[in-house]
Amino acid sequence: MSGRAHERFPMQFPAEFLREQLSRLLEPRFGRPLPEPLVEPCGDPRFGDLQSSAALVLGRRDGLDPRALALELAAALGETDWSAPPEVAGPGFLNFRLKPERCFSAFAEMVADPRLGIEKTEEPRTVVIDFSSPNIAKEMHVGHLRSTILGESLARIYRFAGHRVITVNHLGDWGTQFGMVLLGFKRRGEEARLEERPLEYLEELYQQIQASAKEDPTIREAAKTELWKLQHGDPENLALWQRFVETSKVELARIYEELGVHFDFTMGESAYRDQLPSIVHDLLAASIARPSQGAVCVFFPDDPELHDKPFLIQKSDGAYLYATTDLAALRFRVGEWKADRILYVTDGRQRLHFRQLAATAKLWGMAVEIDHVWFGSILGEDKKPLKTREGKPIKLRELLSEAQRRASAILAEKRPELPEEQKSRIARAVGIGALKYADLSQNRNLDYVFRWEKLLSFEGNTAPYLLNAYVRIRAILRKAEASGLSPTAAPLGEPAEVRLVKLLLEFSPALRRVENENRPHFLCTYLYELARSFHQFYESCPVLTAPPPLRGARLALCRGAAATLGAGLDLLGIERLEEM
RNA sequence: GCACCCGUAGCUCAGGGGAUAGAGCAGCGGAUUUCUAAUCCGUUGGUCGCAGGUUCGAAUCCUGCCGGGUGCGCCA
Repeated sequence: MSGRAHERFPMQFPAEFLREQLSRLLEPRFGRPLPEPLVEPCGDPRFGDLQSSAALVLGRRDGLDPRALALELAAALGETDWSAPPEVAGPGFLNFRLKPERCFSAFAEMVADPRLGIEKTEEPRTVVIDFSSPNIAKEMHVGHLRSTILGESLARIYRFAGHRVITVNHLGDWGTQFGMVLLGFKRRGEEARLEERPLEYLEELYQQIQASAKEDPTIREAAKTELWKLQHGDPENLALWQRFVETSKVELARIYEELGVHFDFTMGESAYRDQLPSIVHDLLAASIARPSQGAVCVFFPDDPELHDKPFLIQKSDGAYLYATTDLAALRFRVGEWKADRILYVTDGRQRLHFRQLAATAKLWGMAVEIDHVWFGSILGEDKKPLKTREGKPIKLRELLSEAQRRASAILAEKRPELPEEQKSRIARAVGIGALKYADLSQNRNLDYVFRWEKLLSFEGNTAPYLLNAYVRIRAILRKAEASGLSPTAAPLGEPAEVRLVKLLLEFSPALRRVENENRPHFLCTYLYELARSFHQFYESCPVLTAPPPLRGARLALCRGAAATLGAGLDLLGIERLEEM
C-alpha cells in the first residue's frame, strides 16, 4: 500500500465519454461554442443508443457538406472503449451503438457505489430553498401542495448533488388578518377549539368577523384597532398572537410529518418585522429607492421589462409590504446564512414580484442568484383558480386522508391477510406517494384542474406503479438472500436485460436535467421508464429459477434497479416500501 | 391597453431544432400451476389551435391571428 490516500476515479457514463471524444475532435477545428447537446439518446432505438447531430449543425455553420463531415468524424472516431464504430445516417447523423460488455462493467461499478457512481459537485454552494409558506390562522388547502412537494424534492436533489441546502418555511404569520382574528377571539374565543384545531378555528373566526364587518362598519374599525395594538407591542395582543402562532405551528408540524417534509428553519414574516424600517432606510440612503406619490419605491429604468413597474416597499401610510419583508429575509439569508443561491418555490402569479426582488438585489450589490421556481395554479371544475373566499377549497388534510382511504380500500381487497397495522402503513405510503407523484410528474408550469381521480390514480405513470416495481425487486432480493444467493458478474444477452442496464446508466444525466431546470418531472419520466423496463424484464426473465451464472447476473441487475429506483423515490420524497 | 404563461389522441399529459410525434386513462383482444396481476403483450385513435416565415430539417424558433389563463403602485 502506498501512503497516499485511496484515489477515486470518477465513474464515467457513456454520453459523457462520447461527448469528450467528440469535442476533442471538434474543438481544434471548429472552436469553442460546440452545439448542445453534443450527444443525446437516440430518438429511435433502431438507430442505436446515442446520437450526435454535430455534423449537421457545424456543417451548416461552416458551409460544409454535413454528410461528408459526418463520415469524416466517424472515421476519425472509429471504435472506442464504449462504442462500435459509429454509423452515418440520414442527412448526417452519427449513430452510436454501445458495447454491452462495457455497459455491464460500468453497471457493476455503479452498483458497487452507494452513490451509484454519481459524483458530488465540485462547486458546492449554499442553496436556500424557500417553500410551502402557508398562512398561519388559515387551513392548508390543495394550493399549498405543489410548493411543499416540489420544494422538498428539490431540497433532496440539491443535497444529493453535494450542495449545502437550507430549507425554510417562510410562514405568513404577521399580516392584517390578525386584527380580525384577535377581535374575533377576544369576543367569543374558545380555548378548547384553539387547542384542538387552531388553523380551522382561526380561519373560521376570521371569516365570521369579515362577514359581520360587512354589515357593521364599526367592526372593521375595531379590528384595525386590534391590529394597531398588536403592531405597537400591546402585551395582551402580542401574547394572544404568540399563542395563535404556536398552536398553528403544532398543527402544521403534524401535516408536514405526514407528508414527510422537513424544514431546517421555520422563520415567518414576523421574524423580520423589526428590520423593515432599516431596509427602507438603507435602500433610500443608497439611492436605490426613492419616495414616490407618498410611498417608497424601487425603480428599474434600465430594465426594459421593469422600467414601468416600480417595486413598492413602503406604503404612503408608512406601513410595510410583502416586498419589504422579502428584502429583509433576503438580506438575512445572504448575510447570516451566506446563501449563494435562493430558490423561491411559489405560484406563477408572483413572477413579477420575484423579478423585482431579484432586480433589487442586483442593484443592492448582492452576490446571490435568485431563482423563482414557479408553478401553475390548481383550478376548480370551472377552470378558475380554487379560491379560499367563495366556494370551498379542498383542505390538505382531507386530501391526505382521502388518499389513504382509497389506498386502504384497494389494499383490503388485494392483501386481506396482512395485519391491520401494516396495511395502514402501506396505505399511507401508497396514498400519499400517489398524491405527491401526481404533482411532481407533471411540468410544474402547467395549470391543472383538480380531480380526485387524477391526483389519486394508482395506475400507469404513478407512484404505486414505481412502488410496485420496487416491491417486486425487493421480494426477489430478499428471497435470494434467504437462500444464500448473491449477485455475480456474468454476461447478459436478453434484449430486456440489455435495455435495463443501459437505462440504469442514464440515471445520472436525468438528475442533471432536473437540476438545470428545477423540474423534478424529468426524474419522474426517467423512473417511470425504468420501472417499465424492469417490469418487462420481470415478465420475460425469471431470476431465482435461472441457471447459476445467469441467476447471479440477473440478481445484480435487480440490485442495481432497486438501488436506482429507491434512490429516485428518495429524491422525490416518496416513501419506499418492502411490501404492498 | 401592455406584458407573460398555456393550446399535442375522446380525456390527462410527455416531447421544447433532428429521423416515421410518444405514454397513461378510456375502448377492443390476449397472457396467471411460475420471483407480488397495483403487472405484461397486442390493437384502435393525431391538420401538434390557425396562417405565414427562418432552416437541409419545425410540435419545438420568429411574426401575426384565434381561444383560455395570469399579472401590471399602496394585498400576499
